[in-house]
Amino acid sequence: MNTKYKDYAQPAVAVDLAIFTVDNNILKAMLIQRAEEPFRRQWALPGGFLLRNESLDSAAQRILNQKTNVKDMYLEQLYTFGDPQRDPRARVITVAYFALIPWKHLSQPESKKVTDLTWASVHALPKLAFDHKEILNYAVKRLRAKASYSNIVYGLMPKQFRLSELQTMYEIIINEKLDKRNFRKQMLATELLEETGKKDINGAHRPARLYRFKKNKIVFLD
Amino acid sequence: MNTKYKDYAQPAVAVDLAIFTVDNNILKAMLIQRAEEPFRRQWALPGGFLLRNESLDSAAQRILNQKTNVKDMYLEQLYTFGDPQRDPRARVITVAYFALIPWKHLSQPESKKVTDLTWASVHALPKLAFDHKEILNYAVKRLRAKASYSNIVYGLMPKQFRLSELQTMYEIIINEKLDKRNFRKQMLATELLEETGKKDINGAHRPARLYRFKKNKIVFLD
DNA sequence: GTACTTAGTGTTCATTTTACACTTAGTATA
DNA sequence: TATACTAAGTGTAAAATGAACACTAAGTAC
Repeated sequence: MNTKYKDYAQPAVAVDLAIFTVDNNILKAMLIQRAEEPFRRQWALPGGFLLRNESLDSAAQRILNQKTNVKDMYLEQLYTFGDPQRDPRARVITVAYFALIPWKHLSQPESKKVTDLTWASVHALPKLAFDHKEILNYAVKRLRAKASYSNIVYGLMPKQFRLSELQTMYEIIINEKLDKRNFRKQMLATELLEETGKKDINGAHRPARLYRFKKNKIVFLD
Repeated sequence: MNTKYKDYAQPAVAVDLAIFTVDNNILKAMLIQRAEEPFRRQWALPGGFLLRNESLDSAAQRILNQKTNVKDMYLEQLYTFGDPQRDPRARVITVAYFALIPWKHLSQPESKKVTDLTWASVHALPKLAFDHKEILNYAVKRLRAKASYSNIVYGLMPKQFRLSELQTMYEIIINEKLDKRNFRKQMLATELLEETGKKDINGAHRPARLYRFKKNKIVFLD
């Protein structure tokens, strides 16, 4: 190592999260209003700096726990953004993660108290701080892609659900209408679901069987 | 930012590369023998530290240029590894990339001079420094996956090639035999190839048409 | 009890994928 | 120069998959 040390970047390392949920049939991402400069009062992805003796995954999990009270959500590393100019203060590289949370699992009262946290439709995002719009768009792309070759949407579903709710979830993510009969055939053929035995008696119509995922784990379909 | 600054990690940021080629029908990765501690004289992935004012992509490209004389090779970010214990010296997080190089494009004379560089079969790897075996295995996995839903193998092919050579390349990457007629039908149906008009007259048999990729760019198949 | 709503179910047709074997065009050599 | 050898190049039928499509079932509301 005979390169001059001064040539090495001494970046801070941040972890930023694209946390998704589906509320009211709209795919939304969690945004935090910044309290400090730079980008004071602008919306940004939840994030923070990596701590000593903390792995990247742990940092992502820690930030997630700070903002939600949900356990066992889907979380995966997305991409690392390291443009030298991405933070006006100093050199910061950020390891982006994306997470999925079922809307029902979020404690609504808590998120109502805070005004610096919002869930914004990914189709109508405000101006975002840093390169966070790029990160978020990349996360949406990844989510869409994975929805089409895995069961990743389990991360957005409540513990039990009607098949029609699952279909709607898929339609929201991949952004196209699906055929009811084909969808049911295909989903049941994956063997990833099981009936809970319970029925959802809600509304003036035939009750629906409730299903759950056998395993809360991503599975790739062939 | 009222967290104590001492709590923040001040990691060095490295960029490590899994550089693949196929030589003698074997998928190989470039390894460098370390000259210094830690892991002195052990094999490791080529890599280096991120410089000031250098993006992650640029750093990867720079390291690639140091080790090869090839331009325009396929390069993509793979994953970021940040276990606090992954480097015994200090906290180092590494952004891993993977690259593809056609064997023919490598300048053989140069790589013969150096003894601290080798191309090792990914099926018979020596002990590797740090967590580089994990990184390399992850890269192989990614390459396999992408080969099945994109034209990524273009990055391993010479400028022009016989269809049978392309088929062999696919077989090496995805590690299974393919049907000649079906393979040809499917490849030509993608419209990603074009005939060069030339023929490969080599060997005691019918000459083969030579093809090339219309674009040196990854394309995802449906 | 009639209207309304969503749940739940099969079949046909089109498309895609798979399996499979012989002819072609050159070189080597007897 | 005829024969053997090698890899190149080609089509079809069967099977599996995917896409399109409409009615009955089981509850609630009025």
